[in-house]
Amino acid sequence: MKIDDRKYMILQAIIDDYIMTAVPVGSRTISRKSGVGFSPATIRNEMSDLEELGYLDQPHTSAGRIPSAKAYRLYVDQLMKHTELNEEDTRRIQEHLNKRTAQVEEVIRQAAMVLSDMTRYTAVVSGPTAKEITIKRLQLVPVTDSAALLIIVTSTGMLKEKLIPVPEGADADQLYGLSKLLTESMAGKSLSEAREQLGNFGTKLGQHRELMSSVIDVLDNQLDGDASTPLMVGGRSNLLSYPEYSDVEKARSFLAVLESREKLGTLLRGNGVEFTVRIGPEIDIPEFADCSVVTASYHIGKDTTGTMGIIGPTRMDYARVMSVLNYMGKAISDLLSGDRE
Amino acid sequence: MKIDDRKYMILQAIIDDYIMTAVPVGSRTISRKSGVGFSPATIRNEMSDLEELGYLDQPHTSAGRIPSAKAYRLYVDQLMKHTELNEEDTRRIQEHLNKRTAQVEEVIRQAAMVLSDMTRYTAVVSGPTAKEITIKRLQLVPVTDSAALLIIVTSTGMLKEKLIPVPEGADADQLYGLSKLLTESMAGKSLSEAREQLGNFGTKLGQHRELMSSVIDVLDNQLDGDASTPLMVGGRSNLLSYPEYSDVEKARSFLAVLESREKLGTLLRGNGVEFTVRIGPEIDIPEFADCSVVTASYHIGKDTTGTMGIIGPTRMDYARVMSVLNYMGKAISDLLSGDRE
DNA sequence: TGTTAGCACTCTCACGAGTCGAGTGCTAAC
DNA sequence: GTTAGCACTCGACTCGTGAGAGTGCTAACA
Repeated sequence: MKIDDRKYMILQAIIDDYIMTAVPVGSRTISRKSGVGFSPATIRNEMSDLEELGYLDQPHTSAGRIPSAKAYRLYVDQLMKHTELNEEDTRRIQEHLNKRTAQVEEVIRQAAMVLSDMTRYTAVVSGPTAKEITIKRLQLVPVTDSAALLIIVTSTGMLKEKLIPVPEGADADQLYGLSKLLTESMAGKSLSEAREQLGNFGTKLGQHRELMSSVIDVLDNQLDGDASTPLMVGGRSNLLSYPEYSDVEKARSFLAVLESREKLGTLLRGNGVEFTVRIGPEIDIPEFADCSVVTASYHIGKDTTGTMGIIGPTRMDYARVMSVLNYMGKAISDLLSGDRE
Repeated sequence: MKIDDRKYMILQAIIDDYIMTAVPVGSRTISRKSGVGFSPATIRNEMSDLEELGYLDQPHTSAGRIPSAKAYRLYVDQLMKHTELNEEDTRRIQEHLNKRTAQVEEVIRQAAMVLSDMTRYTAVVSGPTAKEITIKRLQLVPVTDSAALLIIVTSTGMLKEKLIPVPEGADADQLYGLSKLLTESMAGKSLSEAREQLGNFGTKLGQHRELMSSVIDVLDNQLDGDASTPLMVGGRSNLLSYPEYSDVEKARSFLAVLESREKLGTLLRGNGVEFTVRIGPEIDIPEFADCSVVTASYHIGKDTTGTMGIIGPTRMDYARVMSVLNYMGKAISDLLSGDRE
């Protein structure tokens, strides 16, 4: 069976209506719509075809039809009209991001909040991670007699810091000297190169061996970037407004997934692609079987990227979500790049 | 009307039962309990009295009774048996906290997760804040040509750091020199004293005026400690398992409150008291009218404290919650103090 | 005087029957 | 190819009924 223009048109009308109402769409509803010049009976025939083709489902005989995951896929790929974000919304984003907080965590949190507020879905934003980080500077700042803060400044301007033990009695100037030494030998190296070099370096330094092993620990930890990347979620409660989640048990298990950093991580893993739309079963988390996830990336410099995701019901307003994400991606990129360059 | 021992006993039995089942308790149920030697009829008379005294409510004529907020208050203050945490649970806490992460944020997050897991309620944990912070050291670490990280090391070993702009071309050694200068003149001062002094100091330094005003900005920001304290929530989804939240709208507005840092802050504000129990209407957040909040403090050194809170239904298992919080308070105090001394 | 058995009463909850309405599929006519 | 007509289906809602749990009251008992 061929799928002709009229079928596309009807399918689009059904999806548009269902996105708005969440109520199965009947033939009369479509027929009444302006621009459709056919009677309910004709629509019914087409709908029957579309069902056979797998684009529509019927909850029960005497209800209307609802779009299948396959239909949403088609919708996102072909039918949907991409729009630009209107001026009011862009202003709103700028307003919320313009507080020069400079701290990545804070920006990420703000972004998650604004995204969820504007879409009325749930938003997840991850902090930036670099593919190829090289070290620019290592510095030790004394904190107590026996502990110092190790700060790693990277080529991308990103920072990692961690408290590590140092030999008692080391004073600020000594630590500064050591920092200079470390910086000189480490500058320009990637984290893993640095880690290796530090192994040799440490044995030479003798007395500082303990210190070095602490530094290595930190590097190891940072190499496993996932665990240390900030991850902010906004609008957890939003989804509960939709009839899809009128069942508390469903809502509960949905929220439980949001509490797992690990699962959120897989959700955001964007394969480096700029935009990703995953619909219902395409996400391999059973609790999200009737959710869709749209992700987008933002960039700082050449090779530092972060990901933002919007989680909503499969019948989400894809066009709006994508335009919001698109604009937000640029906004965050600008904001964070500006601070670091 | 006097409230005698038997009334206390019956009230306790009713509360204990209701905490377990969330179902209105009838006279027969109490009568059947071992240790109660009275017929349902006698119990009924006592229950009728307790209702008149305001300790029991009746959802409708032919249902059992449920404890009122007043009853829970009495329960917490007098009736409840305080218990020690059993060995298995203490081991579990130690296990989860023992990963020497050293980073406050991570410890706080872990604590929130363990607390919520162990109680099956929702947990909120705030980072430590000091009443009387004095500055021990200020240090600038170059990050890019025109930005540096300002690190404030305080008397309590706590750290605040923030990225600030610096004049272009300032190299690492210059910044280190400046750091030494700043540290010398600021050491031992409180944040607000430092802020004031910096005003004068800055005008003298001429060329560094801009830099100084950035430093002042940071201090101002840190003085308003609330905004910068980390705040972690665990087990958001837990409460949805309870019949109290079988209504989605209720669940939604509950979760919405959890998304507001501000409201969470007021929830935790413990007035410096070691333990706080607030029951239903005693919390002045309408969405929490049938919740209770139990908070406890942990301590680092003499004057640095943080707060942990458990949010559950009013019929929560207060005895368990308090014993878990009690132990966790000690555990966190030990963990964080150990790292910093 | 305190305790208990007995009993009528109340109210919720679960169940089933009946009705309504939205929507379908099919057929026949245009 | 399109449409009107019609019988049919199925969920949502309403109403009535009966069971069950629990109460309050009264009268009897120790």
